Amino acid sequence: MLTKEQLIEYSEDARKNYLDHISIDCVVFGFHEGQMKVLLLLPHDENKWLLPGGFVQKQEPIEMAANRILKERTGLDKIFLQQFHIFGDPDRAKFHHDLYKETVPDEQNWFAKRFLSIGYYALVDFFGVVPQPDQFSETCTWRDLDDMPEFLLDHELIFKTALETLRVQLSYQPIGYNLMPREFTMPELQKLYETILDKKLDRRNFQRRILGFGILNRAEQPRKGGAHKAPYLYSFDLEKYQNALTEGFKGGW
Amino acid sequence: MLTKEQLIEYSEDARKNYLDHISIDCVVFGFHEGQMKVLLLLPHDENKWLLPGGFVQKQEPIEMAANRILKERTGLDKIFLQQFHIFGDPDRAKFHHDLYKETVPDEQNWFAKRFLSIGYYALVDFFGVVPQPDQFSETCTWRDLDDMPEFLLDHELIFKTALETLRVQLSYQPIGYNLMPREFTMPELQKLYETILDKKLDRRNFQRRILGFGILNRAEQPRKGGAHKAPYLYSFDLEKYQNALTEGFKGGW
DNA sequence: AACAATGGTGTATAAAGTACACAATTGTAA
DNA sequence: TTACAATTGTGTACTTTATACACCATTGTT
Repeated sequence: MLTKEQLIEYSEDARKNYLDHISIDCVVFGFHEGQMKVLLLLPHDENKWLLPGGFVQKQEPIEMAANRILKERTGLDKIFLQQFHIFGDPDRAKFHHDLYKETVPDEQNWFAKRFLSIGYYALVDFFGVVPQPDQFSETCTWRDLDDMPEFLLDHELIFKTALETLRVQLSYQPIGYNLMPREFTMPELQKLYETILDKKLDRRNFQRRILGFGILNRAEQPRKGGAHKAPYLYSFDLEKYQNALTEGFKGGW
Repeated sequence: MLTKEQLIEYSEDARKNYLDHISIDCVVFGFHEGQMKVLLLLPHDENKWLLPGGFVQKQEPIEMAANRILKERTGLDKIFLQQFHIFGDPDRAKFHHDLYKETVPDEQNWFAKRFLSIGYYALVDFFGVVPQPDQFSETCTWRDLDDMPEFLLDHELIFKTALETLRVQLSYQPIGYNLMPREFTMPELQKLYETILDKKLDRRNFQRRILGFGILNRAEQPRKGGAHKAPYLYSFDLEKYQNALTEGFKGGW
């Protein structure tokens, strides 16, 4: 919890630098050990969580603001970002409004007002991320998609909307370049799809379909060393991948 | 063009009532005589056009704001509205900023600042609309989709993004209930799809596919009176239609 | 050497999408 | 009244895509 003085100082700065009434919240997806992960923050003295977020500087494009915010939380630059919704319920920030109302008058509390939050989701390389809490938070860490904690504010709604959007996007655009390591096996990629869609896919049909998109290159040598039969390694053909992003696929899983 | 006094008065009111930095712009689609139409405003003393838009009241949910704005321009209530993007380029409002800068100082001009605009698109019954210009506009009128005029600000981008979104939506959701009259013929509905997608569809395959969705009821009696063979009349089965909206279709056209 | 676990590949069937042709109705022009 | 053009209704063959399913190959373990 911030002291009264810290909050007032932050509020003064914010008023100078940021657009009023606008915030950004990001749902950052990563993939590791066959598990979909989401980057979350645990505020000081709280047991409910928040999505990484921030505000838009007065002369900053919103996409750039989202990038800046995520760079602060992850260390990553040039993140794959997708704006997906704006959340504008007047009561959505009730938590922040109530939190300090005894100690700091509303006029001096940047958080004690209505914010519209622009939702972005991001797909990032799990290993590239160095989670970094902000000044309001105790920890910043990955949480498993199938073991999400309770959220503050309306961040559960934002998270769920992002996941739905990602699922829809999966049906008409390729996904994976930002989430998989450079080289990966077909079963590993399939696991990603199964995790996002939360259902089993047929191994053989999955392979045929994915390869049919023509966005993968197969390495000469299979992966060695593991137990069992050595699987082939694949990597994304970036040019064709980008093209498929623009053109879009057809059909759904 | 407003007088200096009018602008200053409007600005004072706006500052009191509306959220800073937030605007809403709407792309209103209608369908009439086989033509897709978009509702546009021509500002006073201008030859370029604007989308109907407005601002969000301090304690108003944004969806309600969009409804209120469209009710003022169309007379319609309970419009089918879909939020599709937020436009946040810092320079997007340069036109409004420059327009009055000689006569009214920026601090007193509500428009002379940065706005983020929330884009909504609407599908409405052409005959239900009574276009009503706002105080800044000379006229409010339908324009043909294939004969769009030049736009002010970034409204061409907003319009084009809306159209793209509508096309994508067409592939996985039913469209038409809000745009067609209660009863219509299959060729009429096909024309709507062809207009939105801007391509010809096969008459027989279209019919099979649409009927396959199971969201249409066929009337007992064909339409009489016209030249040529009397076509059957169809209407949407509202329950199944709503269901399809929630569930979504598969595949693309 | 047999086995369990994993990965690669092919084939048969069902469903969906596409291309295409002919018959029926109605007003109009000869 | 009759031939014709325009429009609508319907069916069928073919192609592509999706789905279900089985067998073999490789590798470490027992």
